[in-house]
Amino acid sequence: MARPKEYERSEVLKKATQVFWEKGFEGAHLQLLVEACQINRFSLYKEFEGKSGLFHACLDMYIDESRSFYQEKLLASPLGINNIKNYFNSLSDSQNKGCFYVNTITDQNLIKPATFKLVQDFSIEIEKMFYKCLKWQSPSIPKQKAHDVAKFLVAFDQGLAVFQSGSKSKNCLNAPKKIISQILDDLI
Amino acid sequence: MARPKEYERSEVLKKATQVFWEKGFEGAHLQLLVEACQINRFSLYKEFEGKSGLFHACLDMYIDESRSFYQEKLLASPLGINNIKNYFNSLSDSQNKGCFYVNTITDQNLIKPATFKLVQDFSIEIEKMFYKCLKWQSPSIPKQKAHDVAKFLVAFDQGLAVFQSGSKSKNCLNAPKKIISQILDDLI
DNA sequence: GTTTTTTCTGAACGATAAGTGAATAATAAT
DNA sequence: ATTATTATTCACTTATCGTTCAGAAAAAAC
Repeated sequence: MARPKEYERSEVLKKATQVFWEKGFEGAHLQLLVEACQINRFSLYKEFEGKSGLFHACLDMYIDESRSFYQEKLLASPLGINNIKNYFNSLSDSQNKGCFYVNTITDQNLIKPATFKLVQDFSIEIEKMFYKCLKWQSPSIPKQKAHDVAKFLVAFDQGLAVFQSGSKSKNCLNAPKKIISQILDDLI
Repeated sequence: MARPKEYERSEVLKKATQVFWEKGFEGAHLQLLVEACQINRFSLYKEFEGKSGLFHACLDMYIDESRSFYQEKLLASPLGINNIKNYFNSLSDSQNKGCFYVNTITDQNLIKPATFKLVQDFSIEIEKMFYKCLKWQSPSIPKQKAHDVAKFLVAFDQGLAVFQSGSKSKNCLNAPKKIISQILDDLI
């Protein structure tokens, strides 16, 4: 009964995410977004309720996809430290662009609190996955110790994203990946 | 012979840095900067040649101060791993605001290449300080290994800044600090 | 083909962005 | 006190920001 949409929501989100990822929240001007998404301003507003809403939707989708990746690596059977090693080894540094969810942490003062909460909660999810692997590997490990190591790994994981993004060289992740692998062997 | 300035350059830089630190390059609107610095727009332009110039000057000063801190901790005599432990232990998480130079990495697409180069070069400086400590501690360590560990530590260091900034809790650095200390004991 | 419903188009909105210029004010040298 | 020099004031420009609206266009229902 009505005119069909000429855009696909998930496609728009994908393309908008690239812009936000590259430019940050403030740097992603509406003009850029409209051009990149091949959607007109008005439709963008109807669909996402403005720039903040679009950003929130992009981050939400990105985190969903990212969560799947973390789960695939870290929650694979059997659990254990090997999963953690596999996760870090699977990180690619072909493009030095970092990670959208990590970048968003530095944008926290520019976005809606509810949007920032997405990344805070996601960080905690990742921490719990690390914890599971550690606790499975050595059930006798004190809980406190496992929590501390899990937090350490989250910090390191976020560091990799920034380090990659700031590095001049391709393959910049090789060195830290090698070291964390060795550390994990010795840690427990 | 001329009217004296009513502002002090270093004071303006200090205050502007706070705004850039909090809001990022695009988020730090000129109006905010003018108000925070208690300097008028025109003088700001004469002194710093616009927003980009001001940002560059802020980052330059921040890195200078930051370098002093790193040097004080990491290049203290005698060198060695204890210096690295001391450095990480000296990090405070009283305010969850991260690190200006690390934040700037995620702003790389918004700023002048020459400005971004400041942070890239600084990262390498820090890496070299870590390397010195490692090589001093165990001269027999293969160079490649020491370089890899140094890169690992830089990534972790940058990760701490982001992790702190994204964390909900005060004292969020305690856990990763404890673990890195233990790791450094076992590493070499 | 007419009606109904929704999307798309293009221009416009007010607000504010970064950057500038002409007049004024304040100091030091003479 | 006069002059030369530089800083400050503040309104202004030009451009662009995010946002919105009225009208044209496109499909489905009848």
